[in-house]
Amino acid sequence: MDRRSLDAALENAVGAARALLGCVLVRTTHEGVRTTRIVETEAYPQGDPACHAFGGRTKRNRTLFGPRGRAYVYRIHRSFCLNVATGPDGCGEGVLIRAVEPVDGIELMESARARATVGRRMPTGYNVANGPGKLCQALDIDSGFDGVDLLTVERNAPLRLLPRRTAPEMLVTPRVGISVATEAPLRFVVRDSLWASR
DNA sequence: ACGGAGATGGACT
DNA sequence: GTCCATCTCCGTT
Repeated sequence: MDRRSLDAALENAVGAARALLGCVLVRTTHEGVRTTRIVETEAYPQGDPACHAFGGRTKRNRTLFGPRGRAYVYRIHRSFCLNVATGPDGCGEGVLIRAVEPVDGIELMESARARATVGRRMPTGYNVANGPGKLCQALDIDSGFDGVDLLTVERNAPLRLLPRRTAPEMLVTPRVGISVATEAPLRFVVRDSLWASR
């Protein structure tokens, strides 16, 4: 997969959720580079009552209606969640990134998580980024990233999405943590990954 | 100006 | 399994 076919894969949310498994998410700061591989996603397609865009355009969900490939970041309780906007401009859909596997810079992820969880148990090992809020902690992603173009060609961009080399085997299940459309098989997990949520 | 709800995570029984 | 921390946005007054 090249950059162009990754962009094309974001044409619709369900295809994008499948195509994003195995793709690479890179976070660059002054501390260094954190490289991860996406192992769990959820699709929130247009017209889905569980999608944030379902009720129409608002200030919070506006990036879902923007061009595909932008980060849609929102807050839930104490956590942030990272989504990739998909579909044609104005469409209002996206893919939630639910878990990533560390490839490089895991020590930076662990210290970021320790920083974000002061007074609580030190998160380690497979728990470092196995949830949507955890991955945002591990990669220091907050609402400041809402709207940024993840497909940028800038090599030093703070947050970048890169195409995968090969398609991993995947598992399909219902989505987690929602109260409507709970049965729809729209969660995608890299089969046998130890880094996915449970 | 107000109240409720939330695509979560961690601690605890 | 249950509880709840903590905050932004949104729909309603």
